[in-house]
Amino acid sequence: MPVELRALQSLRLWHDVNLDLVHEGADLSVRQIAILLTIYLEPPPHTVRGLAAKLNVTKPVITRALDSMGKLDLVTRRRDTLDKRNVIIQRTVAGALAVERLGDIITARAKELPL
Amino acid sequence: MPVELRALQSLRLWHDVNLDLVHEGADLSVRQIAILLTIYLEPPPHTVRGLAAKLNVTKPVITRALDSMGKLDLVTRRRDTLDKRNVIIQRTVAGALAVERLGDIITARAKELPL
DNA sequence: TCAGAATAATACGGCACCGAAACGAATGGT
DNA sequence: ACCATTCGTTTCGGTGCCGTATTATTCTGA
Repeated sequence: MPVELRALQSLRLWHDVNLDLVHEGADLSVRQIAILLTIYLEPPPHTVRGLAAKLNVTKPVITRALDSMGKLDLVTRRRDTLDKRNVIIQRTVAGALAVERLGDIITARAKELPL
Repeated sequence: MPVELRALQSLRLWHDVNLDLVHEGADLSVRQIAILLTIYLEPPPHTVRGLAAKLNVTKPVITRALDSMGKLDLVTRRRDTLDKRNVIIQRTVAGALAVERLGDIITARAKELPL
């Protein structure tokens, strides 16, 4: 099952999924989505500093994104016990479900693509 | 060339492309991207009212998105000559290039996906 | 013709985010 | 024991988007 997406199919897929996201009022910014998926796809541990470097944004951006996503219970923070300056970002059940749901949306839209 | 994206591949693709978008500072919101792609993928003509209905958002959202995207020269507005209440949203060269570029990013990232 | 509907734009108050700078806590080197 | 460094957070001023309500313009139908 090779992944063969041509440009027009790619755009159609991007359009359809974004439309779905807008429809269900999932108002996460592009940055927040990038952060969320990094946390759930890349191997832990994740720190503020590491995420900032990975996304090439400033640390306050990460802190604020974690604040807002934390309110939505999509991620949690914990102090690193070995180096108490560090904060370890952890996954949550609700976050895992949300990510899984996004995967389902994309997969479903990809299936519907015209060949 | 069937499109077969499984959930994990979908998420990886979404993550990678969003990361690219963040990296190059293309700070369009999810709504704006949905609007832009609708304009460039769906058959014209496009009106404020039509886009608002399609995205299920209020009309001021469309007006403001057109304002900001107009500043970036991604779209243009023109009064409908037949019914002067209407505004026709038109594509621009810069907008077409931006959309094309997005398609390339997605396609490239899809190619890199682990099987 | 003219009252009402339809369309897009604007006004308003509120909220969230941004970048830069400053800050407090914790660490590590000497 | 110090002091520079690291790390995450907070503060500051500014910007942009949101939803609701209102406006100006244009069309339509009786």
